[in-house]
Amino acid sequence: MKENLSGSRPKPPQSIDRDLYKPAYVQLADIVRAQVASGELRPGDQLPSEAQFVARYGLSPMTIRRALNILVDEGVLNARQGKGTFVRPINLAQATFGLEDLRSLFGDEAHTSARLVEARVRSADELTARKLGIARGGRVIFIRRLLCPEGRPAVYHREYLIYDPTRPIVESEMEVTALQRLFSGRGETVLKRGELSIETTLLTDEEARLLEVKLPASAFRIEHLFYGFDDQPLSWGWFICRSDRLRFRAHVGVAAPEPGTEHSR
Amino acid sequence: MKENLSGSRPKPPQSIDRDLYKPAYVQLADIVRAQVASGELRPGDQLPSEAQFVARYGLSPMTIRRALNILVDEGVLNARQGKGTFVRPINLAQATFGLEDLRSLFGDEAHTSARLVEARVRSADELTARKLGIARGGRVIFIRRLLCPEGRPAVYHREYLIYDPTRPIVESEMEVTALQRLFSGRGETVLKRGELSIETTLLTDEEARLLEVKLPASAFRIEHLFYGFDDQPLSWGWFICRSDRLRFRAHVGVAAPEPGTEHSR
DNA sequence: AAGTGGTCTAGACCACCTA
DNA sequence: AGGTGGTCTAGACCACTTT
Repeated sequence: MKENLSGSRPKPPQSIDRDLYKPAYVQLADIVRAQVASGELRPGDQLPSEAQFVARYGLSPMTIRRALNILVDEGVLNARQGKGTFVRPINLAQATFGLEDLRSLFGDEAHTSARLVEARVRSADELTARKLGIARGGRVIFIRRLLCPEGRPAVYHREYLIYDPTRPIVESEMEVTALQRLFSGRGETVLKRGELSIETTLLTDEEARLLEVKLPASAFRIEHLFYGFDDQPLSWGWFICRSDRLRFRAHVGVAAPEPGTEHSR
Repeated sequence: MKENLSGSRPKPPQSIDRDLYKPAYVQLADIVRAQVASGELRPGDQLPSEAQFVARYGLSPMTIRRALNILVDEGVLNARQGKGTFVRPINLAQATFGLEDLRSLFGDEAHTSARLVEARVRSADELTARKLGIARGGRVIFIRRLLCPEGRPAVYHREYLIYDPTRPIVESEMEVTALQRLFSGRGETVLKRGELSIETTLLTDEEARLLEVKLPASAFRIEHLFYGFDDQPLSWGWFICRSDRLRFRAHVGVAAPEPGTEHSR
């Protein structure tokens, strides 16, 4: 298997196509990335110097650097001033996991229904008060929702919002669309920043009933704490996610370049 | 509280210090990022055009663009050709979680001991064979380790390695240092790329015993599949991580700029 | 047409490393 | 001293959007 790559060709420099509307720096980054993916360049190998790249591809130094910088940002290369540019070994610590899966779970409003389990004003208990930076017993809006992509429950959301009559915007928070906006990035005007953390949890009786799971069962617990523009907490809560409907994925190293796949940037 | 910021000052342009050895583009990126963090610039706001930045800061267009590009990459800004550059609303989908915590759990060799629970050659069962792309019954090296930062068990690792007598390197895999190398990125020469996924799991009796946890208990299950330079699987396995020793964290939006903190890049 | 961001040039100068 | 990457310039030209 796999005899189409004769190991030691004299190196086909594979030049830049200036007509193609794909920026030269992207083309060059793709070329070098593919060389790493194919194994032509291996961890520890030193790349040609910028000057050599300039000569070989007929591009200006800035364009060369831009291409290589992309790969440095991606973690593929490692540039050290005065020494050279090298191929980085893979590193588990550089793996990053995103929330795309969670987004797709209820990002498309068409296939996801949501049930409001509860929404009322109550007074904050010890923990809630501490998280939101208010006095114990202060009034908060308590919301519980069940998110059901394709009709089957997958995520149970529990949230405490600062109750402030002068800020009527919070009412819109009760709608599920507020969550979808958070994921699609459209027009969030109240929240400046947020902190997220993922843990695992054993489902409680109620959670298992709502999520239609048999006990005992484990699940993700994604806690969130959102701050307003005054840097005061506005919202605290967590998502309980069935592990069989959600998974976090990441790659390390350069994945095989799929034919149809385009690189962004 | 918080009266030191009078809402509508005539804008202190806060210029670039050319003597400071901090690149101009970093300084400018920091300035704009701080404006977003402070709320001076809000989601949806349009930034000055590049030409205006050039005039205001006395930098060349390329330098301006470089600074703004950093913030675009960070997800802080949003540049659209022909329209302008805008402050992006926060977006949950852009949150990314890293493995730094896991790394620190056993990245520093000093405080982490490891116990080899088992290491032997056996024949692959159905699932293992499928994952590793070999025939069922093929020979694999089976390794089980217990990682104990500060003497207390936190992670249980179970791994299946292709057994290939022609490739004696795998023996070194049995040492715990092989794992630490994976995290520190030093000199991994066998593995080209890997795929990771995180799920939750209920601990089995044996896992609970090894990790010294009372049942029932939930935990993270981080599965890994590593490929060699021939793009064939080399190693498959998973980490079982006590949830109370490991947590995944992420931020969205621009976090408050801590005084001592330096931004990389 | 005028304004915006996007790409690219052909250098210059600097900081760092090795010899 | 000579090589390496890192920063920066002062423009040019292009593509897209709006008026």
